[in-house]
Amino acid sequence: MTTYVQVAVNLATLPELYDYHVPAELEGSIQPGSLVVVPFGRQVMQGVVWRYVSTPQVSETRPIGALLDPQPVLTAAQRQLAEWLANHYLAPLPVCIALMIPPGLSRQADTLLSLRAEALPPLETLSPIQRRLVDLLKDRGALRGAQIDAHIKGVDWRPAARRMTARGWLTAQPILPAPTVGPRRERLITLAIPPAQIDAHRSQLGRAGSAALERRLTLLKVLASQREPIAPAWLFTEAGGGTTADLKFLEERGLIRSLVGEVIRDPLERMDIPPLSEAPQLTREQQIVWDEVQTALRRVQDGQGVPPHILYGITGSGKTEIYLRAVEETLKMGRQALILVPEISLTPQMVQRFAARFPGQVGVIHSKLSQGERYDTWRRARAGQLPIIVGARSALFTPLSALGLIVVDEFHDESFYQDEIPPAYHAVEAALMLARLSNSLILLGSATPDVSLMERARRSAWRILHLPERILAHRQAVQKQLERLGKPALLKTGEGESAHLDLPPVQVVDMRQELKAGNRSIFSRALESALEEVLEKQEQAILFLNRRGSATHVFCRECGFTLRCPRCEVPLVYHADAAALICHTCGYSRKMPVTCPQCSSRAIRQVGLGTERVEAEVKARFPHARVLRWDAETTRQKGTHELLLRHFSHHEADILIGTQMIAKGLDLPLVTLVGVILADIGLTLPDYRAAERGFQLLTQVAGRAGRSPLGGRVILQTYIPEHYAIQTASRHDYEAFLERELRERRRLGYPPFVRLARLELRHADPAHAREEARRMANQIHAWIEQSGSTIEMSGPTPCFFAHRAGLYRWQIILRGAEPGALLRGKPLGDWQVQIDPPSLL
DNA sequence: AGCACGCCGACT
DNA sequence: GTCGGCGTGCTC
Repeated sequence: MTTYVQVAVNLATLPELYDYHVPAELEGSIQPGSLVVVPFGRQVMQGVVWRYVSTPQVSETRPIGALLDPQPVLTAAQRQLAEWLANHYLAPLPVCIALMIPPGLSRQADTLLSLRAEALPPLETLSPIQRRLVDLLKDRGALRGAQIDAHIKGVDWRPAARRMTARGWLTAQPILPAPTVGPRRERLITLAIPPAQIDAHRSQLGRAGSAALERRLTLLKVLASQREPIAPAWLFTEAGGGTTADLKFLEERGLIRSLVGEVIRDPLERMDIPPLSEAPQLTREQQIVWDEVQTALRRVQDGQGVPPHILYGITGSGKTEIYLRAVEETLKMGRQALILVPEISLTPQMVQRFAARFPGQVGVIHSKLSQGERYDTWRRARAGQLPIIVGARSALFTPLSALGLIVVDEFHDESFYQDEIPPAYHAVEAALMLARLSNSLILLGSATPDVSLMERARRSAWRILHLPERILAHRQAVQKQLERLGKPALLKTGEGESAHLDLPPVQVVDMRQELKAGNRSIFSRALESALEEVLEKQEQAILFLNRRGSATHVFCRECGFTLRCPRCEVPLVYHADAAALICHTCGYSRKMPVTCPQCSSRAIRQVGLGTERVEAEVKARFPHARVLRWDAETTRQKGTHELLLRHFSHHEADILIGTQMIAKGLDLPLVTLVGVILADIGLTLPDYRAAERGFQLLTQVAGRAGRSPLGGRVILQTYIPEHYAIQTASRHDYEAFLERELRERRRLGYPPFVRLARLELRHADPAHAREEARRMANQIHAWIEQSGSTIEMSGPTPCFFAHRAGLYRWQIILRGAEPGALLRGKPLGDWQVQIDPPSLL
């Protein structure tokens, strides 16, 4: 009997599954989740087998062409998750599947074009496009469509190629390019004789007393000390010398053997893993929380469903230790754990802690990995060799067949929302769904839990666990570091291993008063004297600058003209080191002009704040201070995050100046002062989550101070000291913020009291964009009328960043109980849809 | 995506 | 008539 299957064909726009039959030679090796090759039209495509069907929807089915991987590439839970993503976020299924297959393995169909020179008519009779194609193919030989695209840009050459093929001037061969990743194989060397016999062969190794003899002997001894075959490069490194000629020499005499083996590409190899540390004792609060988590895990193991658990704990309250124990317990149950963290390249400490506690069992996944590293980690996870995966957003899609625990750390972080490349999805929502589908416990941890999710947690009876106290973390480690830095024995004696720390006092400085008092500097008098004090005591300070919307723009003091990006209209930012003006949205850059382009005055100056300006002011005021700047510019290169961090934590600088990225996960005992240059930036943006974002950021930044027995304090400079986000953040009062914010959201009709969907259109032609926006708004209006829905539409309006990278942006907002449902299955053209968008800018 | 179909205006 | 430049519909 023939087996029929439905296949999700890897083509972004295909909305449905297609039926195929399994040919006799593949019978038994094809199953749901298999990565296969299928014929599709006259093309060859990649696809994933979705499910068995007894009767196909069409009378004539075609056979599956080949199996690309003997193991399924998706687990059962992942297939369900992909369907949920497609349905919930209105994205085609193949696009959701692509999230789960390592880049390089997932391929799309293409056509190979080659010239039939003998059939070509005289060149001068060809059209310009045909001429270009002929020239290119003559020059380069047969090319794939993707390769031709790279050479002939901005012209649709395909219709011309089709006509030429029809006339027999070209041949077109449909192909499926092979994966660009695969296992890496290398020559490995191993000893071919028992180690004890090495000395007996000594005389064979070369002329007595020669350097070659000693070198070859060392090579053999190093090999004797290895448990497994090793790569020649490693061998030479370990032996402190050696050549391939030596290896040939030894192999010819039967002393060593070389074989080809797979080498695993592991990003953790590059990382400094601290020695295994013992689990610290839990504080009383941690113990209470841990008991609950442990109970939940046991219920998971018994097959009972458990609700999501929110772990609300201030910075430094010991959430990570709870995660570590939960992972340990999960592994004991024979199941696997997934740890999601925001922007993993900024938080190497998190990875280090997991890798140190569970050596050899942790895999890391994030966007900066090479394709090979990613592919190997993915394969090892699938094979059950890596029971713990730590990673950013995309790690959620690692194939783990016995998942038991999902942790999302700092789950309020916006990097969990993907909206730049489709599908637009929220990794926290997807994680909640995956936990349900795989019967896993999900732990959501944060010091400033997402307001909407917190309200949902209350309504749906999720567990909310609280860690209210800050622990003097790693007491001995901190003490050691302080001693090394010349700040001995400040710990009070007689306290338990885990003494508590108070949160640092926060002083709110009203910059309007500073101005009135005649202080025109970017530093208030309070911040300036605090900096002075820190430098005097040889401690450290962090100066935080919220970059968003605060860029240093350049304007003419004479006529008021501001230099803007010609493509985005946003003010250009001055960069002192390059003496250039750069657009921070699209990257456009130009030289700093000497005179005003409008009135030719020479009074053209940069104003406002950038990290460079802060750095310059600090240097002017404190010429002896050692200043370190940490922002997107200084950390372009891979690995410099760790470098800068190490530099600062070893007290090789006194003051660290930085943007958002310094707000995260740093443990710096010598930092006793955090200054926020301007706290209100961002709070005034026209967005429903502006206050929440501001509160989260200020709370995080404030948490950077006073993490050691040296104490610490925070100074927030602001022009709107009365704003509730600033007020509550300065009191470290999350609950008060939550209540106030929920009141505001209810009053204004925003999530969680209503759900949002956002449609966005980008187009180079402003008139076309406006017209199309109006047309779509009318269309949506008609859909609402037709369905009798209570969904409300606002717009069309230009987006807040209305002109970006040369494209005009318009948006339409829908609100209601389930606004996405209205759009499901509707033709949306070039519009991109965001469900539950975290920002409306 | 690729390819068919149909339609249009521009050019030989 | 032929070419390119669209939109539309289809692929198991």
